[in-house]
Amino acid sequence: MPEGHTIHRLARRHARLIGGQHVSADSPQGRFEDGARLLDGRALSATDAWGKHLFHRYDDLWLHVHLGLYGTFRDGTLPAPAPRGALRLRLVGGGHWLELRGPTACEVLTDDERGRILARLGPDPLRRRPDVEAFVARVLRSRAPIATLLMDQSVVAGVGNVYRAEVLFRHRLDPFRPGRDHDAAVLHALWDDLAVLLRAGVRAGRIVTTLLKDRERPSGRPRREDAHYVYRRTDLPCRICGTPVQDGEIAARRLYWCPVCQV
DNA sequence: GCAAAATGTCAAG
DNA sequence: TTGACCTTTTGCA
Repeated sequence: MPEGHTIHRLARRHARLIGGQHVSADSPQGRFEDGARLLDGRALSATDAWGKHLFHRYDDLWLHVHLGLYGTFRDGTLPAPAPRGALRLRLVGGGHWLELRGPTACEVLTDDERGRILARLGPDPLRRRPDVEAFVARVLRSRAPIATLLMDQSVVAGVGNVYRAEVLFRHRLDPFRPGRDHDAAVLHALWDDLAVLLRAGVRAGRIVTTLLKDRERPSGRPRREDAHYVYRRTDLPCRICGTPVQDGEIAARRLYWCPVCQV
């Protein structure tokens, strides 16, 4: 379930579980054998996340992981389970094991190579002092639909399909309106809300964007299907106006919105 | 048993 | 804009 919140959560978790420890690394699946050999025996000195990119620091090397659409990490306390399925990377240290399966990227990088990845990324609302003005300026310069811009990792890093749909709904914004047709104040509010939602996601370990009063069951933990306003709610009534939620395709990704609230 | 879907990205045309 | 790729889970035969 990898949008930015997942990656930042993993960075913190990995630091807690194996930070400062010498690790043993292997690649039962074989597709990361060389990389695992490079890391094996080194100590994890730091972890870091920028958008959907996760980094582990081992001496002068970086492990770079991008989960893509299907990648997952699991972890636990020793003993580690027997390898099953396509296990790209296993790390063991500090009494814990980590398993990585299905990532788009799993590679060992130098400082320079890592720098080149970061240079492609826009500000990340989850980082300490993100360049909000850079985000606003990029959007105001672009004719592309706001929905497209929010998924562009060079505009804002860490937002994926769920946060995109939900934040646009929360601000009642038409997904198809060009970036440059927005007020700067609206874009600042959008950014602030993304920061709030992503932080909540890091804390909870899942994405919940609905206000209590807008859930079917206003009290208690939200049920899975109450967590969103529009994402994957095609044809269900909009929580605000009751109009069926609409979906469509934009840049090969599904987009969900309320045609009445978002104008 | 197989197809489809899933919170993503890149490169080719 | 399309297809390829990474892997697991779910749903339907």
